[in-house]
Amino acid sequence: MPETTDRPSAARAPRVGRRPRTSRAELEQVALRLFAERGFEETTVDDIAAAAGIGRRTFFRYYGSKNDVVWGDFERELEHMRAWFAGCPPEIPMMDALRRAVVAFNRLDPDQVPWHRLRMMMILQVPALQAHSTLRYADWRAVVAVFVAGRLGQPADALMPQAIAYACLGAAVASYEQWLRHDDADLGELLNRAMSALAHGFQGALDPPGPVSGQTPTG
Amino acid sequence: MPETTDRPSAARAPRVGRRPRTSRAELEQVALRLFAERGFEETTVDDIAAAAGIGRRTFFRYYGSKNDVVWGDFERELEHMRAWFAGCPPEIPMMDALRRAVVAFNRLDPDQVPWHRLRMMMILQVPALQAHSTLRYADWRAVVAVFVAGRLGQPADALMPQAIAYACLGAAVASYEQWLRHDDADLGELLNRAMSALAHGFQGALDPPGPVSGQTPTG
DNA sequence: CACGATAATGGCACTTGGTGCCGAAAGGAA
DNA sequence: TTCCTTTCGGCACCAAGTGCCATTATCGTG
Repeated sequence: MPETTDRPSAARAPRVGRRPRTSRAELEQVALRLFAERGFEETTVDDIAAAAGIGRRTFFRYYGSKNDVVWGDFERELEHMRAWFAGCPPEIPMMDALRRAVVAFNRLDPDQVPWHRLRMMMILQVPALQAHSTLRYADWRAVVAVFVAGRLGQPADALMPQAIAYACLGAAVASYEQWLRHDDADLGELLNRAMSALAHGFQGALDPPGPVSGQTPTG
Repeated sequence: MPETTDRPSAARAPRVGRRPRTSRAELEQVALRLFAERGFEETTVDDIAAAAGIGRRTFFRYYGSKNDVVWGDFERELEHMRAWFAGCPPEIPMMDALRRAVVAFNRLDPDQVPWHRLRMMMILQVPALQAHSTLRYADWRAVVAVFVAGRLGQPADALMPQAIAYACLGAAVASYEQWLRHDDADLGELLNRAMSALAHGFQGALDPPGPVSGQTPTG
C-alpha cells in the first residue's frame, strides 16, 4: 500500500510543486457535517468528495478509508499519551498511572463535546466503524502495553502487558458507552470508576453505582 | 437485511421444497482449506463458491459475509456458555466463575487444535477479520455482562457489567495472542493466568511470568 | 402421473469502497 | 521560458454485498 506514505501534510507549505487543494481537517469538517445530516452509511465517498470540491480519487489520498475520517488526528493523541507515560514518575503506582492517563486524555473541551459525542456515537454504534475501531484501538493498546512493559520489566508483547492494555481499553470503552447512553453523565467520573474498579479486580463492584467510590486508591 | 433470517439449516430435512445443495459446515470446510492454502484475502467468494460447487449468490445465503465463515457456529458456543452461567451456583465468587468459564469454554479437542489455530491466527492477524471480530465479540460480551449483571443486581448495560465483560474479553484475547506466538504454550494456563491477574487488579503482575501463579485464588 | 405449493438455487444488474495507472494541472526555481 | 516537483483527478478495474426474479428440485395431493 504505497498510499499511506505520501499523504499531503497540513504542515508548513512545501516549497515546490502544486499546493494541496484541501486538508485532512477540512475534509473531516465536511464529512462530519454530512454524517450528522444523513448518517454515516448513507453518505458515500462521492458525496464527501463532491461536497469538498475534490475528486473521489483525491479523497483517498487524504484518508485511507471512509472510516478513518471519523478518527481525525488520532495519531497525535497517541503521541501525547506516549509522552505522558514516558514522563510519568515511577513513584506513581502502575494501575494508578493508567487510571490517571485514561482520565486525563479523555478530558474534553466543552465546546467540542458535541462533535466528540457524534464521533463516538458513530464509532460505537455504526457496525462498520465499530469493526474498524479495533484497528485503531490496537495502536492505543500498544502505547499502554509499552508503558506497562517498562514497569514490569517484561517485553511489551508478553501476556501481562497485553492483558492489562486490553483491560484498560475495555474499561474506557465501557465508560464511553455509558456516557453516550446517559447524556447527563460525567465522562471523567465514569472513567475513574471503571479504571478504579479494574485496579481492584472489580471487588468493589458490588457497591451500588453511586458517585465515584474509591477513585484515588493509591494516590 | 432480510438475508439473515432465511438461511438453510443443516437440521432435519424440511418436508417440502428443494433440498439445500450444501451446508454451513461443508462450506466452512471448503473455505478454510482455501484460506489455509492461499490466505484469507487472496481467496475470493467466487473461489469458495466454485470450490463448493455452488453459485456465488448462494454462498451469501449460508454466510452473511466472507468474514463469518471463519467463525463457524459461534452462536452455539455462546448458547452453551449462557447455559453454564445460568447453572452456575451462587457460592462461586463472581470473578472465579468468570475465570472458570473462560478456561472451560476454550478447552480444545486435541485433534481440532490445528484448525482452531488457523482460525484464531486469521481472526487475530488478518486486518479484515480483526476488525470484524469486534462484532462477534459483542455477543460474547453480552453473555458475560448478563451473568455479571445478575450477580451485581444491576442492569446488564450498566457500567460495571460492561466494564467487566470487556476486561474478561481482553484477558482472553491477550491469552490467545500469546498462545499463537508460542506454539508450545498451554492455552488453558494462559487464560488462567490472565483471568486470575484480572481478578486481582493485576497486583501480582509484578511477578515473573513463570508457571501459573495463584491460579485458583478462590476455589 | 400430472399438478401445485414450497423452498433452495443462481444468474444478472447494481452499489460502494478501494486501488493502480497515468496524464494533466499548478507552482517554484533556474 | 523551461524544468522539476507535487498534487489532482479521471478511468478502468476488483471484490464484497444486495435486490430481484426466473429456474429447478422436492414433496404431498388429487
